[in-house]
Amino acid sequence: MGAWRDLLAKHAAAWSALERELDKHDLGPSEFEVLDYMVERGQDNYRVQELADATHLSQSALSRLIARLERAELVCRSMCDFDRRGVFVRITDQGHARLIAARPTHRAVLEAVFDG
Amino acid sequence: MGAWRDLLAKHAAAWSALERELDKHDLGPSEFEVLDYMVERGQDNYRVQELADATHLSQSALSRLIARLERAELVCRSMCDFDRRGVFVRITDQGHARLIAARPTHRAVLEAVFDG
DNA sequence: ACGAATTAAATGCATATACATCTAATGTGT
DNA sequence: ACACATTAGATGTATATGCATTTAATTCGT
Repeated sequence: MGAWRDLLAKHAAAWSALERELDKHDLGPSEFEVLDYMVERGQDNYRVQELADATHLSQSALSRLIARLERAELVCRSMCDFDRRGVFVRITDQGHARLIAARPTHRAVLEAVFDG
Repeated sequence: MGAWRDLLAKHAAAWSALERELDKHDLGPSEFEVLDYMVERGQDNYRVQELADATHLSQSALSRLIARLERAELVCRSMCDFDRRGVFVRITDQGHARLIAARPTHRAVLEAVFDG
């Protein structure tokens, strides 16, 4: 139970610090998570629901998050060839570069929160 | 770093389960936290900023959260006698009863998430 | 093969939250 | 004592998110 309080405190501290610091890269924590997931897995394409699962966000939240990333040209959407209801989400070179640039910040924030 | 992922996963699971289950008591997780804090500390009155700190929420979020709780008659606000900028927040009997009723649910959710 | 059920993603809508600002009250320096 | 800075809390506004619904496409049962 104290564990839950501790988890809440650490989560709040880390999340808000990530918001503050990642803003320098024009990213929010959720946007970072999506891009990071894509780079880490290294696939060409991702389905929206897969990204929603990876980020613990709802399908609708991901739909809009991807729209934001697309507007910023960090990802692009294309039709899924084997199921035309779906879309493929692909990270762009800009998106990849943005993520790589932001990773040290992300890592530093987490180290600061968890060590300190 | 896997620790951070794990924390995010546990937080998301617990928080959404709390939203779902506490809804049966007409409470959100944040409302529960505020009431729980007040009952646990056992003081008569609380200042808004103190509650904001306790819940990792902003002052403005707390102002509105308290307004919701007041509308539901779970707390009441009164003037702070020694600093007329401030307000005193006090839990009502209804608020106390509501919290006590919700506590087993809260505890059960956390046990389910952290044991399972 | 066709209609019903299901599924993927987008969108309308409601809401919780943060930031900036506002108002009122308190504190401070000279 | 008076002007200025600071502080407490409320509120305008913007936004991210979730739920419910919508639309389009697929799957399934007969």
